[in-house]
Amino acid sequence: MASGKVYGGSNMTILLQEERLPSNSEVLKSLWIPSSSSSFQGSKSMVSFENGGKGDSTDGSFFEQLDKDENGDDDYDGCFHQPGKKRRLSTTQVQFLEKNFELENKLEPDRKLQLAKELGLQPRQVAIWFQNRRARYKTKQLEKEYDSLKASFDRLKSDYDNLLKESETLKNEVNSLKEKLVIKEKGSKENLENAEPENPTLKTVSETVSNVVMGVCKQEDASSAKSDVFDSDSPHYAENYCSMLEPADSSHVFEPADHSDFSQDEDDTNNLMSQSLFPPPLPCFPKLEACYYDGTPASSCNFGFQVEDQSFNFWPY
DNA sequence: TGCTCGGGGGCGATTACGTCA
DNA sequence: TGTGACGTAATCGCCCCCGAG
Repeated sequence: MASGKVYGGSNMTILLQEERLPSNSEVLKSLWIPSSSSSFQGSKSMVSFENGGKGDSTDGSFFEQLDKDENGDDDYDGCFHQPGKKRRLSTTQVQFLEKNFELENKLEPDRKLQLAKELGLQPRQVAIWFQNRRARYKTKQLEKEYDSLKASFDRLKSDYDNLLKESETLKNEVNSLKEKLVIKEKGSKENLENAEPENPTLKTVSETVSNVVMGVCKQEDASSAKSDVFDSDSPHYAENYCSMLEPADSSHVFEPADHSDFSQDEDDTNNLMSQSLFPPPLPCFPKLEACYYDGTPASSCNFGFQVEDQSFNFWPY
């Protein structure tokens, strides 16, 4: 029990006080027993020792005379007139303890005894001072750590906010570019619908377009598909897709007049193929798209084409 | 060799007192 | 002169370590 450790100090306190006290009145005062306690424990007895120690210079501690000088005779006497009052350590004592604490914040038993002797204090008082000092040091360290962490947090939050703003700006930029691209591709698509492929390259492209259209057709209204998309004379169209449509509806598509229109637009169509159906690679855009528009899976528009054919898939949504 | 017990010390929480504005 | 805030000495309870038996 911790208080048991104090009993020894208290008993010794009484003995030491009895040794030094020259008068009956001082003996009575130093033997004061705290009324609030039923036993010799606590700071009251310790204080009595401390007061006695300061007045006694028999052990030759050089702090004793200093303490007496610092506190003054009035204070010194007052301590005996007010037994049980807790006394603060003198500035000199605290400075000495601080220096020792800087050297080593843990107290070896021998060192404790030596410090106690030099300061005219009880070893337990020295131990308690070191204990409290360690607690204060820890608190200070925690405060420093807290301040440091808070500063770090503030810096990171500031960086995060800046990145958020930058991200928003880039998002808007991507949206703007995307809208432009959609408009451009829409125009290209309309041109493609009016074009009639006559060379093998165009026919191949036309087949590809038909395949794309087929995929789209599965999801769209059949009538809109007939009127808007299924105007190609591709053999694959005739063989594979005519059965899906009503025969009468496709007859008007192959009128001679329309054919002439195709020939007229041939150059435009070739141009369209080179510009729109096979656009130059966009190294950044798909990446950004994957980052910011993940609502649509990257493969959602993949109709099973070769990689180069997937350039059609920029505007399916 | 493992176990128990008691002493000693550290630590966190708390109390009590001194000091100061 | 009273009072609240703050610093600090000291206490209490708990835990861990270590040596003796």
